[in-house]
Amino acid sequence: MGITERKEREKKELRKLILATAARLFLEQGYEKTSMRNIAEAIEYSPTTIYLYFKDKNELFYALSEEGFRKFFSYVNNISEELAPMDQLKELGKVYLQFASDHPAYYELMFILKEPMESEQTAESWDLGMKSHGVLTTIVNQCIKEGHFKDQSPDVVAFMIWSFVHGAVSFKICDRMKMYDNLNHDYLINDSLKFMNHLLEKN
Amino acid sequence: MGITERKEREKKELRKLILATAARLFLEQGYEKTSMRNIAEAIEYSPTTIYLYFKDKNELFYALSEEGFRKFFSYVNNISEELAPMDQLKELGKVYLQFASDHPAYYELMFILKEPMESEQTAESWDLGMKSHGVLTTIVNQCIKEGHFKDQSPDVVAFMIWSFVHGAVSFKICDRMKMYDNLNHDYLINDSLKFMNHLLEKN
DNA sequence: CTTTTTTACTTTACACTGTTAAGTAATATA
DNA sequence: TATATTACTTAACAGTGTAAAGTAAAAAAG
Repeated sequence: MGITERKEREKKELRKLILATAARLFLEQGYEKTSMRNIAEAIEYSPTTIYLYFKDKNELFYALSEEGFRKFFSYVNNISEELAPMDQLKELGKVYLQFASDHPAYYELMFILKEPMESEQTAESWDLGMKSHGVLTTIVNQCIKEGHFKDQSPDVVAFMIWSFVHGAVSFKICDRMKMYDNLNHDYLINDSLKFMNHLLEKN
Repeated sequence: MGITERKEREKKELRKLILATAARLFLEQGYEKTSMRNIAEAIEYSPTTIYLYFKDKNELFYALSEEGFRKFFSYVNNISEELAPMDQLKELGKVYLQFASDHPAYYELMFILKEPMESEQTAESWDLGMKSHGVLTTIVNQCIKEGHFKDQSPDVVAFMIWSFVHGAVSFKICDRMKMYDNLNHDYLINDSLKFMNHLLEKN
């Protein structure tokens, strides 16, 4: 039965088209300012068609967030385990900034936007988020085993590092770096990561 | 002319009432989910009356953000200059977390929400923001003069510290700390600040 | 005092939003 | 050929921010 298969393929493609278009519009104008009608117009379908593929606007958000977490995990998860723990940690910081720089819209959906978060995340997002964070805590634990971060709880160390990179990235994404008008923002972020690495290395 | 004075007083009071009610509702339900009609209903005036006092919803946002920056500066600006620079820095971190904990809604308006930021901030907000940040850079510079943070640019050091506290606070406000389910979130934040202080002290 | 103007507010209205329910045309099944 | 399903659209509802027009009371002007 090739016809039903083709139809299913077409349905999947429309779903993907909706998702891709939503992602693009969310990136360009933000979540709140993108309306279902905007998305519908862009894909040349009626607004309510989207509701045949996604329960509501929130579910679009969650689907995209999940896609983001998948991408994120693929960034975080291919750090070579052959590196020394501290080098892995450095690499993780670099990769985190890289992800945020490559996919600011996804980053915003995943870690900043608060609006549609009233209901809980999808199971898969949660799982991927936990696994990504697991990579950080594993590396931190290895660093501790090697004598770093003496007398510190791994959770505290991990949270501190994560807070820093998240804060730096958030400032940029939320457009709150105008204070550093004359400075190149990307250099500032990279140099602050270097400084952080420098602090961590000596401990 | 006592009557015109009373009227002016009453106008100012209504303005304040609008602002206070908006602040309360933004805190309770968030900026986007609070409608002008909600605010109007709460103060028992017609929705359009608000527009006689504020140009639009954005201006309400900016007025509140400005109020936030005033509060914020009062937190940041009464750090004793008699303390050693590194102790001032510690105090600043503490005070930053305290502000975010005392006024999460203001914090969100000031540093996280992106939505109504298309037009520029008010001059006063900007000025207070710069002055607050000036406090940080001044302290960092003093630390450097005392031999800390060798070979580091004060901007980079300041940005790194600010990124960290902002990141920690953002996670909490944006409700992204579910990963640390079993841990007390406030302790985690405080301990991570202690760890940061520990790292900075040794440098 | 009476008439005009100003003040402070309300009512109405418009174009938008997310979303549900009902309708429709093409296709697949009986 | 008749019925049922699929995939979509149209119409509609209650909500949004906000501009324009209307109104009743107070103030100013004559």
